[in-house]
Amino acid sequence: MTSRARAKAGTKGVARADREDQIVEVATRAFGSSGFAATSVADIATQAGISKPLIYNYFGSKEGLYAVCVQHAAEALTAEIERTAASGTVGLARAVVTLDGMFRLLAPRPWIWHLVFDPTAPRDPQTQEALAGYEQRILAFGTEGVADLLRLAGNEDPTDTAAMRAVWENVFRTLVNWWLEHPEEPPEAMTERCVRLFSAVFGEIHVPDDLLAVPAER
Amino acid sequence: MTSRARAKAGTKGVARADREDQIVEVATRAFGSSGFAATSVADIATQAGISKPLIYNYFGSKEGLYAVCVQHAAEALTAEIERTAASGTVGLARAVVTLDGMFRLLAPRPWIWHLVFDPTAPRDPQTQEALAGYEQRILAFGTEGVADLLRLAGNEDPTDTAAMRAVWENVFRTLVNWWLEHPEEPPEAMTERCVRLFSAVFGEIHVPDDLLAVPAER
DNA sequence: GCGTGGTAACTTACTCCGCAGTCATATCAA
DNA sequence: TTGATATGACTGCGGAGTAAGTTACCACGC
Repeated sequence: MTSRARAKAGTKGVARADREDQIVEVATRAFGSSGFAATSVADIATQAGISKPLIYNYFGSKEGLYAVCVQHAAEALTAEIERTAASGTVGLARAVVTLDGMFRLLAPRPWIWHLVFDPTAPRDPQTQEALAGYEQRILAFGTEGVADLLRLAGNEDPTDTAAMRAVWENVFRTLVNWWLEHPEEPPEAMTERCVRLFSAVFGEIHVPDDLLAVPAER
Repeated sequence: MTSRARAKAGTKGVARADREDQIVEVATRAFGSSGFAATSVADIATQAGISKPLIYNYFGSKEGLYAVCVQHAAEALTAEIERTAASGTVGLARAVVTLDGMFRLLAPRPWIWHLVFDPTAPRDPQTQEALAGYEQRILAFGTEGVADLLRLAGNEDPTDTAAMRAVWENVFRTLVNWWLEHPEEPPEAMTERCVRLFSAVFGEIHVPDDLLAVPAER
């Protein structure tokens, strides 16, 4: 399977790196589905078929484990945003392309989304650091478009721009959340829905088909 | 002060009804500021200057107390929505009037907002029931406008409408949340900001001044 | 006026439980 | 023997909930 061909000699069971991967996978699912606060380390151990102390051996604390999970998840999301950003589209078309990428990325493991936005997550520096890259990236991503929109309307107020950015970010999140709550909807259908909704508000938009079907890496 | 003039004879301290009001007020603030999960009954008791068992005598459980708090908060919000709904405006003007009413209502006690939308709230039927009225009301309030907007764009798809409604609801919530995170902003200024933001997206809108200055009851 | 019983208001000092975190120990490959 | 993987059985703590008692006030009979 994924075993790292005897990474370290002298072992009984599974090599540490493999075990860590397995624990992170199980924990990510648990944290993402139930939230940090409502998930116990014992639960995760049971679901992974191992014992609690092993988790503490490898990750130090519940927060440490969570930080690693968030790190992985945030990296996946950030990579996806970078990827679609490279397509060179701007404005609403870019938003649609980004959403489309998100839907495809999240389809096989939807829980990582709620992991990153868990309101019960600890506020220790470890976790914050793991999130920093993603936050910064998604922030920059939205800011330009919003500023353009307001400038077009003759509004250059920086506070207005900040508020509008918050609104836009939550529109993005709401569309993803709505989709996650409707598991029967395939990613492509949701992307088309987003195009229709944006069109209703902002007028007809066009997104080149070839930007949407790009298979997500990994 | 507010004492109910010896409601029941043969008592020592504060009359039950008064004490209940006091506890609910303290608890609402605590739950709203820190969230349900992070607030302990002992904390509330200490802040209210009483002992824990008294709370259990009067409210039965932590959930019971929370349900009463939510009930009160949801009633206040619902009443405010009903009030502005009665102004007879439609579309974006109505949205602005409703937001304006919210800002004024929340200014003196901003914590009740997060109480109603607490993600760590228990999911027992008691609490759900307390929220039902508000949910239904705010739902109905948004649906019409959203459906109108989509119909204008030639879109009658009911699922599109549902998704758009979710988006709109979150725009509303985001504007309130953004304002709550900027306590220096007076309600009137935030209302004007909302008008500017809506105008930038949907074109110029006009809201009659006399609908905004209406003092909130109570 | 003055016991005396009834009852509401209120508290101290617990129990119980779940969960984060730890220690001592077992097993096995090199 | 060493060192890595792994665990059973613990401790400690914080918070929900409770049992049992105490205090003050009132209504009543005398």
